[in-house]
Amino acid sequence: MPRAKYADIYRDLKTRIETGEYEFQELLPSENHLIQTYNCSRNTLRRAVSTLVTDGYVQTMQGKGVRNIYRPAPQTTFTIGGIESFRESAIRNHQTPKTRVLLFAEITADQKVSRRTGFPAGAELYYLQRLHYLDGRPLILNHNYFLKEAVAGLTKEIAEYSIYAYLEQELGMAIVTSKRVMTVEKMTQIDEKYLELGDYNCLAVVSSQTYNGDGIMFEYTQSRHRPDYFCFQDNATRHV
Amino acid sequence: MPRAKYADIYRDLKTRIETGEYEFQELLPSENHLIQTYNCSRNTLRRAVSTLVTDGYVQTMQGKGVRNIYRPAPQTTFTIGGIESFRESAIRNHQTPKTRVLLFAEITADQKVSRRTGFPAGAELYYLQRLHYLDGRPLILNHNYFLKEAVAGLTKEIAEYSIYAYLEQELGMAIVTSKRVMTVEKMTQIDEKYLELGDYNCLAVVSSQTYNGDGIMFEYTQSRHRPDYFCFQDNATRHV
DNA sequence: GCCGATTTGTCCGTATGTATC
DNA sequence: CGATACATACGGACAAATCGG
Repeated sequence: MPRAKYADIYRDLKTRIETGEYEFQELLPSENHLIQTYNCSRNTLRRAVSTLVTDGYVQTMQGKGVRNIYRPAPQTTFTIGGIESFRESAIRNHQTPKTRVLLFAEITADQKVSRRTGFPAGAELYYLQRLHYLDGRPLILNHNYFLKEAVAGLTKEIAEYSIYAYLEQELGMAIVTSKRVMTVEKMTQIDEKYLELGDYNCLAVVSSQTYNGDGIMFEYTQSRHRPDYFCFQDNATRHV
Repeated sequence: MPRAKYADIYRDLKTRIETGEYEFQELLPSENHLIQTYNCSRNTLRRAVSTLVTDGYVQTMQGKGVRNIYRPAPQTTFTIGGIESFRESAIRNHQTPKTRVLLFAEITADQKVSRRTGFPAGAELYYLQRLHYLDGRPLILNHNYFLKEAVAGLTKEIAEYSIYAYLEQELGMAIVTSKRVMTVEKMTQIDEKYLELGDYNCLAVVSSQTYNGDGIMFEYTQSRHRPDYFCFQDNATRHV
């Protein structure tokens, strides 16, 4: 399946912006101009541009034009808005990932687990504890809960490499939406044991519920991040 | 100016979902059905639905339908993805906001300020320190930098109520995009003095650059949150 | 396994409104 | 006022995925 046209245009404009073809605050060519460059319809171009808007690359102004508001990230950011596996984040930042599986268990969700994860009570789950290293430093302690029927065949070996790669490439699963909540929590004994927290006594916690292409929630994960390496990017637009 | 049609449809569907008209995991009526109910074109309806997708309310599935994946938030969340003033957040959660202005100064950005905030060196700025209370508890310590030429007439009195309300309602400014970075930082002396941190030794920090309708960055703010009341929601979609 | 009906995804062309200059 | 630019809305065509007979 060839990639969609609007996605091609989006990618092309995005790389042009990232490589500095347009100055910060400069106006992009007008819609009509871009329609001719890409030989596409107005709707198709507008879809590409509107994706750039939600990604925080440009800002449209009625009657004026489209302004470039992209600035390169000042520091290497570990996580950005978007669903990205640990491996993918690491590679994007040119760092070496490693994952150690501390626990690989099969459990049945009781009331307590159900309340915490959002899985129905009685659901058959894999429960994993994984420690993620970046360039040799332990940075993230993950508590993963996977719906067993949705991720059949998961093994400890897969969990040591990349679960997402397995789900997408082997099982052909489409991963679509993830609802996340960020909080700051006091460290626990297990945090203290595995993460090198120094004199921090708390850490950044990202709890996420992830849905597959069938709209089924198949994963609940609590990621406990060492605070000095935690950086989470986000882009918000105001719609009243 | 009457509200756009797609926005009306979006709101109607959203409240129907929120009020439980559709079960969690239930399919919504098909596009064709909804087109007839709302008496609109296919594009208009699809725009409304796609907004629901990015907001994490529903999930579309080609060939199958549109699935409701909305669940009411388990706890009162202080901040969600989207630009919201402190007052607005408080009112949404049925809590009483109060703001105390600790500092109101006019400064010129030097190199150091420029690097931190993203304003050009030499820019004329307002610099404010504000303490936000919720139901009497001090929760957030804000360091605000506003571009003076964009927020003319700002006073301490306005800053004690709501700066955003002033900008939007008095100055007619449109607030559009905000780029945010979330980190966890060690507490400083001023944090310790004003926020009741208990035995936490660090806090959640949200740094944001906000752009107005002209695509001009007019605000840089660093919000330092007391960790036990900090909760940040986010919704992510995977697009390869 | 095939076929047709249903449902969402992509793309196009056009008309009209609104804001800016 | 007219020209330019983005915003909204409509309708139609075809593709791709799913499901039931």
